[in-house]
Amino acid sequence: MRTKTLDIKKVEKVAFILKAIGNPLRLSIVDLLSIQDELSVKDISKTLNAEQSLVSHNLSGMKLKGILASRREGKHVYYKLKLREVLKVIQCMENCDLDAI
Amino acid sequence: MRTKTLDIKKVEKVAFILKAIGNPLRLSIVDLLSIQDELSVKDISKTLNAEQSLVSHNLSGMKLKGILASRREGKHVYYKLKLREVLKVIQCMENCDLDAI
DNA sequence: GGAATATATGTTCATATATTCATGTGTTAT
DNA sequence: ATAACACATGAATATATGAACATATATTCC
Repeated sequence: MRTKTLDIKKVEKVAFILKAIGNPLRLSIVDLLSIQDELSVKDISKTLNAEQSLVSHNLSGMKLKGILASRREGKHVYYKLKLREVLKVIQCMENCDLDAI
Repeated sequence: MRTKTLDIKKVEKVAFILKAIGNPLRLSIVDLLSIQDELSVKDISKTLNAEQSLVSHNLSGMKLKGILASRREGKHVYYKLKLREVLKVIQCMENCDLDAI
């Protein structure tokens, strides 16, 4: 049990992050990037079977929010996790028994 | 580093939870309830300085989603965490240095 | 029963989000 | 230069969300 609440600033930031990855597609992307250090847009959209532009929109959104970083290499743009903390969230949730929901 | 992605079902569930608490007010509520086992609607709205109906809406929303549970005692309705896993998420995020964002 | 308190609910509004489509930009190879 | 590929972007649309307000319900006390 905890003893102290999060301060307002922290609440805002945490909520911001949770909201940013609280979507099946985006969570899948982050999940993929927790295993594969870097992936191209095409890698991701192929793996997740999702439209290129949709994936791209979500990737740039998460990049804008500081969650991902990207670099171009030739024709490809590779994305990777920037905010490593999201990894912890996923790891945590992974171990949870969510069947009750 | 992780070695295996979440299956689709799990992704859906985790995203569902993250979205459900990925809001400053709702996160604050969950945060409060991580310290105080049970709190009435009024306790919460007073503490967070938020409108009664807004708090109530969010509480019943989270209850509907299986995150909170409630019981009535006289005029009061007490809410508590039902899905203990969200506690882990908060604990995890609490320890993160989010200043980079 | 009526007042007072605590909570819930319905409605409305503004705004945010998700998705799709068409098109634009950057890069490589010919 | 142009074709082909990878990616980004903007517009349009449907839908969801957050907040506020008024009102309804439940409970207690008189």
